[in-house]
Amino acid sequence: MRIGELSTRTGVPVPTIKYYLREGLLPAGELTSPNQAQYGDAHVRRLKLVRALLDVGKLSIAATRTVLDSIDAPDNSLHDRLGIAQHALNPAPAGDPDSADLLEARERADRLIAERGWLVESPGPARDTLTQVLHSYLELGQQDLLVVLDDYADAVESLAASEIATVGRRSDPDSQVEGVVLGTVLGDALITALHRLAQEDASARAFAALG
Amino acid sequence: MRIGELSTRTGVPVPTIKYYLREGLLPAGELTSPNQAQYGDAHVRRLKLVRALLDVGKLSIAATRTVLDSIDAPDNSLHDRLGIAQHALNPAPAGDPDSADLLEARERADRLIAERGWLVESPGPARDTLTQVLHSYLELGQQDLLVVLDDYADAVESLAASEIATVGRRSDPDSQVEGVVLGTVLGDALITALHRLAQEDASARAFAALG
DNA sequence: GATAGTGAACAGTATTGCTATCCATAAGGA
DNA sequence: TCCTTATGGATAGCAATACTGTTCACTATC
Repeated sequence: MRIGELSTRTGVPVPTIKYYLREGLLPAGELTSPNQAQYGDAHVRRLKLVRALLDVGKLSIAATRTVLDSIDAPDNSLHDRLGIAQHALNPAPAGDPDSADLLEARERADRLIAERGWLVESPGPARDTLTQVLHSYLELGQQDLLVVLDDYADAVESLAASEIATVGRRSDPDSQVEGVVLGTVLGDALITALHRLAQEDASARAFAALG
Repeated sequence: MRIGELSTRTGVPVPTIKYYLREGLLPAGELTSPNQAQYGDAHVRRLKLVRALLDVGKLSIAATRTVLDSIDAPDNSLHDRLGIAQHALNPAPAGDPDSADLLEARERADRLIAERGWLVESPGPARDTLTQVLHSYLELGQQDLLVVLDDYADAVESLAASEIATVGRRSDPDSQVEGVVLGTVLGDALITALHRLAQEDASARAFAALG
């Protein structure tokens, strides 16, 4: 198939596909002559994946490229490839000089990780992000909302275990990496959407006059 | 205090504060002369809130303004104000013409909401986002990952209930709205961070060679 | 009285994610 | 065979976002 059909099959405009090709998000088609190339089903699938990461996962072009590269890297272990993807997803926060609140936030984060026995890169992007979020709660005087922290942790722990178990059941290793990465990126979007719905419901029950 | 002190107390550069003032994210200080204004602790707090929504919550300036306006709106109910905030957080997705996958995604979303008995705006932003995310799963052939959907829903349902209960314990209604909104925005960031950590841990246990 | 800070208005900038234009060539129908 | 349209490749342009810098008349403070 040529680029026009690739465009109609995915709904992505031709100039945009060309842009993704330039940016290395999509592999080039097979050139049959200097200005003709063939694309296949793999390109259709890849393009849908790119759009999902960009639109649903809200990744930048650069982050998308890194994530895709980590999926494609053939020589690393599954866990290493997930690590590469995670670094692309959590750009290191700026971070002011250390305030008292920041130190307390970091301590809380470390304590949580230690109590759970989570095997994570200890000064890593995920921990830093958690620290930053906790710092915001403290700085804004929302400590009371942190009573649910352990419930949050319980929930995501079992969810992650289910996700990884599901993916582990797949036979193809490449499909496994893709599953783990999509579990992270789309999983976040899914949890966020459900969280909003559940909050709307809880708020309706608590605060709204119900007919 | 003058703008310079507001800047040093919050770490936000003076030109940026001026920009936020222009954008209506921060109320003007009290003018004591044509080119002198006084700011108070309320401004410090508000500025920290703005930065938290922008940096941690990753909101745009426009979304931040809408969210802040909904917090400030004095005449609406708590639930209405949360609704305004939710609309600002979930910009309506573009949405292609309806494909088979899209219809199935919408059906799944509606079924989930119905089974849970969630009281939500039925064609609302949260449901649309959920539909879009489910659509991505289906389109990318990741249906097997949706086995955890009900677990996700269980988790967020109890989390949202805890959050709303916590906030309901507060005496000041303004603080309640702020709590609900921050529970949504910061809560999303918190869950995302924890989800990444838990996935890293689960991946390490399943895939990595452990010393 | 010198120096630095201030509010207000406005212009400029860096980045991001596309779009548009151009070109020589190729495909596919009349 | 001619003619319209599509293609790959390259480069330029554009709209939106979130600042940043510049100028101005003035004010606070040392």
